[in-house]
Amino acid sequence: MVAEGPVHGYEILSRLHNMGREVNPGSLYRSLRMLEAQGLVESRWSVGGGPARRLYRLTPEGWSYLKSLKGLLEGEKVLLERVIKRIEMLEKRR
Amino acid sequence: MVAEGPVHGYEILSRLHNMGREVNPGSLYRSLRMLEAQGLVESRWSVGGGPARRLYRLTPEGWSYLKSLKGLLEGEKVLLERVIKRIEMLEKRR
DNA sequence: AAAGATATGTGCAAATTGCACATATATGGA
DNA sequence: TCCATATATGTGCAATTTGCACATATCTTT
Repeated sequence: MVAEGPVHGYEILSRLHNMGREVNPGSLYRSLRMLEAQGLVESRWSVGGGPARRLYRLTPEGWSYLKSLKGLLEGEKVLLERVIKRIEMLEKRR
Repeated sequence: MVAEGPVHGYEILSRLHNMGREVNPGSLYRSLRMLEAQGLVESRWSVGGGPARRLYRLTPEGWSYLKSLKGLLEGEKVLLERVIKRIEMLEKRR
């Protein structure tokens, strides 16, 4: 979501909520600050029209991390598929 | 692995090692005992020919849990695919 | 007899997570 | 005007989870 454009924590939270995924606010805000400390995202304050929001966007390092993350997720996907097939085999054989 | 037939912790550990996945022994042994406390697996001692091994197998409750787990993993797989596609879109658009 | 592989487990510190609360701004209604 | 509510970010602390180091025991090989 941060890669898609400037977003703030609360918006990420509500989007996740709309997707049926409940995330602990404290954990999310801390995660964003940790990503910032690692230099993967950067933030700026956006004031006016409600409480100030901290808008995040990806840094160049964040983009290269995202690329490596994609490879990692593809590996996980292959693993998941293997596990699912293994369960199917087991249920048939049982 | 427990569903595939009677196995003991150390064997699971070495199989995972051969698959390139390092798992902390203490964590694995504790996980197995926890699954047993939940009634999903059961164990018996196998003595003779080396140190005694605790052989695990699935209980009927374990089999129904495995079935529900399969559904859960399929959901995770769909989610993973969506995330991967989203990253691809972002990298093209960038 | 000693070393190493096999096998299971525990204690404790470190890391992570969840829950509850604190703070602040703007908006809408009584 | 005042109060409740939605928006928005964050912290402190307890509870949970994890990793690391060690303890224990058996059998095999040198």
